[in-house]
Amino acid sequence: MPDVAADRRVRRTRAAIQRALLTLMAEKGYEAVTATDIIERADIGRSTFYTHFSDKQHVLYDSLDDLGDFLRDQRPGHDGVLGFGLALFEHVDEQRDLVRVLLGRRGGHVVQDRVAHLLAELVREDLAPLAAAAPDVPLDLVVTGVVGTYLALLRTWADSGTTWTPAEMDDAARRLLAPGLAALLAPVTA
Amino acid sequence: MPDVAADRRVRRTRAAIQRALLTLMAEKGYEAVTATDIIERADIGRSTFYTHFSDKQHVLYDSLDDLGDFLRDQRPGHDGVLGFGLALFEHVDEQRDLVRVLLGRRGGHVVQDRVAHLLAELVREDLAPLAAAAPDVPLDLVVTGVVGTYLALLRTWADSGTTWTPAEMDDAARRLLAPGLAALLAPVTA
DNA sequence: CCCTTTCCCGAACAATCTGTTCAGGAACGG
DNA sequence: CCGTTCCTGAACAGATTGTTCGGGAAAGGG
Repeated sequence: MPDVAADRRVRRTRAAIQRALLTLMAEKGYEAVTATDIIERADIGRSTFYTHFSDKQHVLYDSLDDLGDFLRDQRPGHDGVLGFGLALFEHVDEQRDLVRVLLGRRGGHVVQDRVAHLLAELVREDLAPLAAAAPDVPLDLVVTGVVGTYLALLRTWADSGTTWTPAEMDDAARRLLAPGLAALLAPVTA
Repeated sequence: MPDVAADRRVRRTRAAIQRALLTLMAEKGYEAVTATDIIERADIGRSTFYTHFSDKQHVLYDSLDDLGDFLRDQRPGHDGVLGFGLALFEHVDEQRDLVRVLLGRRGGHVVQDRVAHLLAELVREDLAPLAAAAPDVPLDLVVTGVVGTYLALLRTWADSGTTWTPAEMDDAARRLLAPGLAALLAPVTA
């Protein structure tokens, strides 16, 4: 397990591997990509690959962690509930080539799970302030449902041609979820 | 490609194969099951397997089609929007051992996609009558979002211990989605 | 009950992929 | 400049996939 930070060769190698995987995923989808593919595309020795990553999956994990950090930094505080939505769709729209490959049907379930976790944290933070006086339905279930909605919308968006704008996607999500959330999380206030 | 209907041997073989896959999925999850595993578990010849199914995936497809037919038959007309929900959760609860394996995290994305299609049809039929006067947001997006919610709830339900009852699950889904749907699909009526 | 059709068997095989090992050469950083 | 660390690449054992083929066995119609 080479030292990541210090050596330039290490950085170079790891970057090449991750770049190779993402490129190949865009061409064949996650499942179809093989470790040998990555090795050839990255143009490195076979043993080199396995000293850095135990698995094809772990290459993906590292990439997703990077993506998660990026998403987390860019998050702005929008208005009201589900304020993160528009920013999310806009970001996905910008990072089209990458994120769409990850989220689309060709991305593989590993990605889905990872992204679902990421989103769940965002949603939970978003809903927590309002959830104080709402023991009616478990917050966990609400978060799960909301994340499911967003993820489903993101996936179809990623897979289909870009007919809809980020704003339209966010609008659809809001209109579908906001009323129910309002009723659930502030039953007395209204 | 053997004749399915006529010959008893064919029925026997196919049944054994499908049973083997589902059993193995319950033990290892879909991804981890190999064609060789199925062959050994079903106790059939290797060539026999490949004359019936080209793939591990296609074994699953057939099983899911059967499940889909079953679900479709059992569907009752409940009250109002999302009336299928309770029946869905109840069915999943009954067929626990099978459906939970299919829908859970160990099920594999192939299952998810297939089930998503199944649910999409149900939801679309459910929403169609109300969608006449609602050009505001594309029905496709609404259906996608709703299916995403239900699927997400089903998945966490399947993966976690059975703390919640089918009624509670359905209640959560309804409360989250129904208000938004009402506003979306009948903007004038209300 | 018989006989033709149809299916099953299972070993053998080529092809692909995985993950590991190791000795020698190359690049790195201090 | 020099010791440390990394990369190489071939070679390998093991697993998996999907195909082929010559019997042998079961099925079901007549």
